[in-house]
Amino acid sequence: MARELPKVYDPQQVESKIYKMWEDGGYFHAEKDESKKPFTIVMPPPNVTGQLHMGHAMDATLQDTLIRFKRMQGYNALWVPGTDHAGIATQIKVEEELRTKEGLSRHDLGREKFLERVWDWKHKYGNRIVEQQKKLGASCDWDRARFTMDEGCSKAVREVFVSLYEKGLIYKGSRIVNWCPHCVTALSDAEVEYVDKPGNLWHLKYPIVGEEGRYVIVATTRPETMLGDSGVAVNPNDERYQDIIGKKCLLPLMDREIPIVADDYVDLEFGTGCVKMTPAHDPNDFEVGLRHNLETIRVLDDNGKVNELGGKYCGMDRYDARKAIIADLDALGLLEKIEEHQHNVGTCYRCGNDVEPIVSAQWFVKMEPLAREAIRCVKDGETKFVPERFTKNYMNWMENLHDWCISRQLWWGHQIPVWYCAECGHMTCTREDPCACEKCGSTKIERDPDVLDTWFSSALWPFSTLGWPEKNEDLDYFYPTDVLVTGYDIITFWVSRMIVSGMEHMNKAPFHTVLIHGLVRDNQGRKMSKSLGNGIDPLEMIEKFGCDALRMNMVNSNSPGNDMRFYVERCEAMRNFANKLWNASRYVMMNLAEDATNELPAADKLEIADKWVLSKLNTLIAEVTENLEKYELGVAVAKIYDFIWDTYCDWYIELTKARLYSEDESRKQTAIAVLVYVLDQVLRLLHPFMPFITEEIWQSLPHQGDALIVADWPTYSDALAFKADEELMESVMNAIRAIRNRRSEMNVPPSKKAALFVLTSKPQIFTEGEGFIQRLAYADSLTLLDKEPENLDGMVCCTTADAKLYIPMGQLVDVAKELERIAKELEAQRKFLSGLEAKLSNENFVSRAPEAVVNAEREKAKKTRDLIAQLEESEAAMKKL
RNA sequence: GGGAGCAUAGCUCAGCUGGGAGAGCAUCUGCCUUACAAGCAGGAGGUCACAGGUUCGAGCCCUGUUGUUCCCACCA
Repeated sequence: MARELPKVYDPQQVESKIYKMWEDGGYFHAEKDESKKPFTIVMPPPNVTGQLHMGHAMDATLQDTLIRFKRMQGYNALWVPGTDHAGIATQIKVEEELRTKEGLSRHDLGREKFLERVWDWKHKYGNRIVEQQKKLGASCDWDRARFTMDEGCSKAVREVFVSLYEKGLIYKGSRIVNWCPHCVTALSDAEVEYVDKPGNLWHLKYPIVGEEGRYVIVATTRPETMLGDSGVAVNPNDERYQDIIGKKCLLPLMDREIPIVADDYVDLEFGTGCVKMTPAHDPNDFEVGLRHNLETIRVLDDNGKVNELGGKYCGMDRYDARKAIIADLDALGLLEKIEEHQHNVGTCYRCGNDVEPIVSAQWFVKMEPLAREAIRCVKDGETKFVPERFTKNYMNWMENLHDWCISRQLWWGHQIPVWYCAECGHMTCTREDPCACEKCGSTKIERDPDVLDTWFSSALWPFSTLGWPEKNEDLDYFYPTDVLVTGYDIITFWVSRMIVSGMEHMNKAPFHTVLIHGLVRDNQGRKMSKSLGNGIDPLEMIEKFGCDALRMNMVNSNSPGNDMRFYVERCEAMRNFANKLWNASRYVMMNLAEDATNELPAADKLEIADKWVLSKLNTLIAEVTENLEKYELGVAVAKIYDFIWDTYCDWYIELTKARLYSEDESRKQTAIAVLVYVLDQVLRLLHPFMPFITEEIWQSLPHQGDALIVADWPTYSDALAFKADEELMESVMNAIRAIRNRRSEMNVPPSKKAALFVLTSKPQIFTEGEGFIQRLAYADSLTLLDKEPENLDGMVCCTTADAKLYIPMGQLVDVAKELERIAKELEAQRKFLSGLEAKLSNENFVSRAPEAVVNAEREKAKKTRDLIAQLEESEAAMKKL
């Protein structure tokens, strides 16, 4: 009995139903099972209060595709999801809401109350991104969902901090850090983005003490820092300044005498060769200052305003101070000149404001000893990047690491587990909160108010999510994980630090493969961003075209590591593909018997078209599997797409129609059985990419097992490789194409049928294929000839390498035109043949090229010679008319 | 200043270990052929940036050039 499906595929109706079916079936959940090999992916945790964007869609699609593939292959596939507390990002959002709705700052509330608000916010919005990921079809084990600030993860953070502190790898120190005056916190090097901005180079004159009328001229891009100058440096080899080394100059506006020192750091060539030294506000100056005992005078406060050490400029914002200082210097005649100067300005990656280098007491992780193993494990190939070129990126970063500034002057995050003793000054750093100073026993201890960099906890993600530091079976079984999928933009932030932590705390790299993808850009190649308003909402695309279409768009025509532009039209094309598949399935189901199975019929029942499609499918299975193993998802899916649309729909389905509409029940059943079998197999191949539609169709087909999501991945079978039949079928197809081509050129509509006469060296394929040849070549009869027809008048002749096909077209035939066409074709074929022959008569080619290649060329040459012979015969016959 | 990517049809991009250049969209010509007009059949459109080299053979490997994008780097 025929089963009916709607004519157009409606993803809305299918997706939520199917997703629920999977969740209820528990297919996403993985438990330790020694009988299976684990395959684990940990999801890069999105910001807990974030909104789904195209980057997530890309990320999730790739991961889900891999997980589904492996699950079907029989692995115990585990995809661990979770969310990140995203320190600055989240705190800023809550502060903003607090300010706009209640006119309060976080300080008005106080730490405890404010944190309650953030938790409220987290509970309110934390689930949003999870729900959105479900819409992408993500087959995560939601039972294992983690949050970087949940109890377990916090415990991991504490353990890591304390153990690194005990090893001396975490220390507190006063150093120049990147400071964001807007976010009012220190940042790590990785959190600073350098932007090329036009600026000025101000040349300032500092009078030399005791040398009336003589000045040193220093150049600076940040004149306001001069308030904190404590010296001027020149190169020791600079002949111009030998006589003033050791002398002092008078710092204008501040009336402070500062020494002139000699230091190699100064470049003879640049500017005037004199550099003002501001140890509190420049990392280089800080170093020079240490060498020459220069005073460190910090003149900017945490908000970027001049502090009380800045004299009359106290209280002014850094940029206002800059203007005022320039004006004042100018008035004093101490402004030599202003040059325009392009330079790299560090900006905060969160808020975009200029970062201020400021000396400050912060916590650091000593990276050099930790980096060693992380470098080695990538160098030795224990962890591989795909594509490989990102290895260089990683190495470059790892080999030039500065210590990692991990303290943030925020409230939202893991508070640093260090207590200061008011009595003896000792720092207590322990796994359990202490009641007293571990050194002097005083109870007057106070906890460090700062929190840790968000990435400190993300760095532990691959094992903290599996229960570490507790010992447990899951950790042993699922760690190390297998593949990490992420964008190239966070290799430094995240990937490198996970590898470092994995090596340090687990003694094993957290994953063997890092699959890197690019950014999703808009259709003009620009980054999608809120400020540009050019972002495209993945949810909107899902609503419009279906999740499967969006996923296909992400994977198709894209190669690892490269950016892609997002085209709505492409989503539409993928939606069309879904509909194509849907309708092909409809066709199959309409012809399905009630008791149909998805078993292959007996081999002796298979006809040429069946063997052809099965053989093609067999090849497809082998190739797609290999591509997926090599993470070539785009290549894999393109092959499946072509197979479904071209091989299966445009050819195979059409080939079966003659049989399906015939009375021969046995041939009919064979065709249907093959149709079902191939569809079933190809649905499996496509499922990781388009999970919803494939599951929906599969459920309506005869099947074993409960769901496609856990069905077996197809495997290549020698028994289904029909090389010879494939070739025969190609012969027929060539004949059909030739006829279609000729008819089209002559503008004959399909409805106008004509007789077909065939003269061929392979008559068996035309008898075997008679049914479908007539159908596909618009013939109303097919007659095999044993010799050239007597009368060629009004005949069109289509020529292939092994057949000549005659179609009586009467008036439509123009002999002169036919001759011209044949001549043209002959010329092209002869040219092609002479190229082949030249190659084959080249001794070097024959002896050096692989045998298979030479044979293939010989075969081609033979076919071409055959074709030329056929064409010449036709030409001669035509000329007689 | 280092490092990397990209340059292929009008547009956006694939092209796996070198063996007669591909897709989607757009375009042109026919078709409502009982799965699908979100479709079918057919066509047009390419010195694979440029110059060398290796090879029997190069879009693919090597060198250089040009254009372009990105990452890293404390030149005031």
